[in-house]
Amino acid sequence: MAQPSRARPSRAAGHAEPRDGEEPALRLLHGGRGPLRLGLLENTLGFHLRLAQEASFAAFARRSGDSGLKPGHFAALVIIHNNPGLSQTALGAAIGRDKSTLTPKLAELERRGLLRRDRAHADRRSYALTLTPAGEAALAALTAHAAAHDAALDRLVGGENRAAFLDTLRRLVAGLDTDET
Amino acid sequence: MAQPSRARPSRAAGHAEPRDGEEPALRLLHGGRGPLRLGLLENTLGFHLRLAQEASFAAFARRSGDSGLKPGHFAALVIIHNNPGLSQTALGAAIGRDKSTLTPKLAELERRGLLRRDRAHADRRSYALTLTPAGEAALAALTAHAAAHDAALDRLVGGENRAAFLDTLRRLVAGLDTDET
DNA sequence: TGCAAATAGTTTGATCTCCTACGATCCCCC
DNA sequence: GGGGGATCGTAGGAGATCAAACTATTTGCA
Repeated sequence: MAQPSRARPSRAAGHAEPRDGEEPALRLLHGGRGPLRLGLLENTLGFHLRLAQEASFAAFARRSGDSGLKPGHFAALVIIHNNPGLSQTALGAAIGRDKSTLTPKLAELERRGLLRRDRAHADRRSYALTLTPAGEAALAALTAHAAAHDAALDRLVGGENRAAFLDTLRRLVAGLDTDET
Repeated sequence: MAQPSRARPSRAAGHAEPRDGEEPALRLLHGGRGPLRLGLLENTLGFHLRLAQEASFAAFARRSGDSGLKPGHFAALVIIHNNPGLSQTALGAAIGRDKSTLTPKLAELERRGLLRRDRAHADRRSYALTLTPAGEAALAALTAHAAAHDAALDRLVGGENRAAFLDTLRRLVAGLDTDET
């Protein structure tokens, strides 16, 4: 997947003289150098949600990168482990990826011997996905990275806020998924 | 910037009653909307953070889609508006996108007459970015969509939790940026 | 002053993702 | 039984993103 290599918001442009006054000082961005003015984005949930997710993703990628498996693979392995025999379409729905996106990924995991794709007896159009022992082992390795990663997130979120934060994320997913206003 | 039309976030948000050991019922995980067991992911911050961000992105894209400009364009316009004269590299750092990603996007915005790229007098390698009147107008239109979008997010988050939620996101961005552990 | 290193922006290549189209298969209902 | 329509997995096209390589320019240091 995407790779880290940070380049976080921060840094200034050589010039950037604010012009017509808007928000007060509203700069931000930690660490030194000249901060940019984020304007409206400064207080926008969506923008910060995106930055946080990308930072989390990059951090996990750094952590699990050496295992040769990426964040997306981890989610797939977990779901297959917990729902042996499921179809590719069901897996895609669970992890939020189109079935056509999974085709090459699953083919590669199969090639590497981490999972099996058996034609489902009940429905010969679909495959029944299951992890091989090697797949279970890979999952275990990734699980250790995932645990460390989430522990890092927990530290940043703060133990007492964790439940509320997670609940808020769930509400966003549930609320934005269907409706639209 | 952001991604393209990445429309469907796809449900997910399982629930899967904990239920003890195993014996996964795995009945009709396939065709049926039967919820899958998310296992470890069920309680993982990173996974839900990703789902929430994708849902938010998709919702904003739906909202502003008709304007012909995408979420990423909005962020770029806001930053340029608030920091006229900044360089492409500085813009990329602010919105979390590589400079090479911005090249075609900015070229298109320029072609559409929304911004100007003037060679910087002080450093002729870089461009000084500024919005044209048309760019300001486009920004105003997108701002309305953004406001509605964030209002929707606010409703889901809950007014009393908003500040804490935003603060948590900021801590994640700041903490994961440099942190390695 | 002069040249090496650093930096801005572009180009190219590799991923990842979605959507649409398509063949194979299943399912409902006449 | 037999079809029409829905669904599964795959293939191909389009867009977004990053990293590395490359050019032009600036800066640092001897």
